[in-house]
Amino acid sequence: MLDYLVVKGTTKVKLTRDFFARPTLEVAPDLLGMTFVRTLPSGEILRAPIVEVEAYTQDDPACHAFRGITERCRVMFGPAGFAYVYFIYGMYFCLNVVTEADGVPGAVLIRALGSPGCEGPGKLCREWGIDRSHNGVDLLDCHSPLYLEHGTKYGADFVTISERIGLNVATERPWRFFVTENPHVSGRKKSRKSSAGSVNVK
DNA sequence: TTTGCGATTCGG
DNA sequence: CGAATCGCAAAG
Repeated sequence: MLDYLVVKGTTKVKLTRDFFARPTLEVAPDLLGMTFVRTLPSGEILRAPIVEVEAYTQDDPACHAFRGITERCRVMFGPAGFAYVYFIYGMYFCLNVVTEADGVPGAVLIRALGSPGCEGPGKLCREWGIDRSHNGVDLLDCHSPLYLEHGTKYGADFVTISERIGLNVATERPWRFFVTENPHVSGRKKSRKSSAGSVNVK
């Protein structure tokens, strides 16, 4: 059950399993503004808001799960709210949040956090020590090394939509969402304003 | 078993 | 624009 409290155009959101077990394209923009919490092995705790994401779905040629379940993308087929971490280009890790109902693959790539050095999916994992060992961790368990905490959702007026970055297929899908004018957003900012309705769930 | 390439980043 | 760098998954 979603738990919303509307305050001045933004929305305070409590994160539950059901929040993530929705269509990926609804979850993706809703994640902007949610707080990402990283507990390091030393015990130090890092926190920052999510400011840029991309959606990947079952019928999407760019999605790792497009051709069915494999060892790598297995967690995408499991319950929502878990971390899908993969290794890419021989040197970077990327962090995703699993979405959709159990059995249906889908994920949201976390591309940037509102914190120095976390601008870009590879950089944020490097900066905050996220790697293969975090694949499959429960992001709703506050004792996990990776945790998603409540935050303040941005309204459509504060969200910009663009095509996804770095793909060679399905490049035309406008499935990248970021906080408009946020200095921590990665890559080029070529985009168009979001149209109200598709971003706000309520 | 082999091979081509990728949801990236950085430097020239 | 190309190099770095290696695991995944499709092809053989």
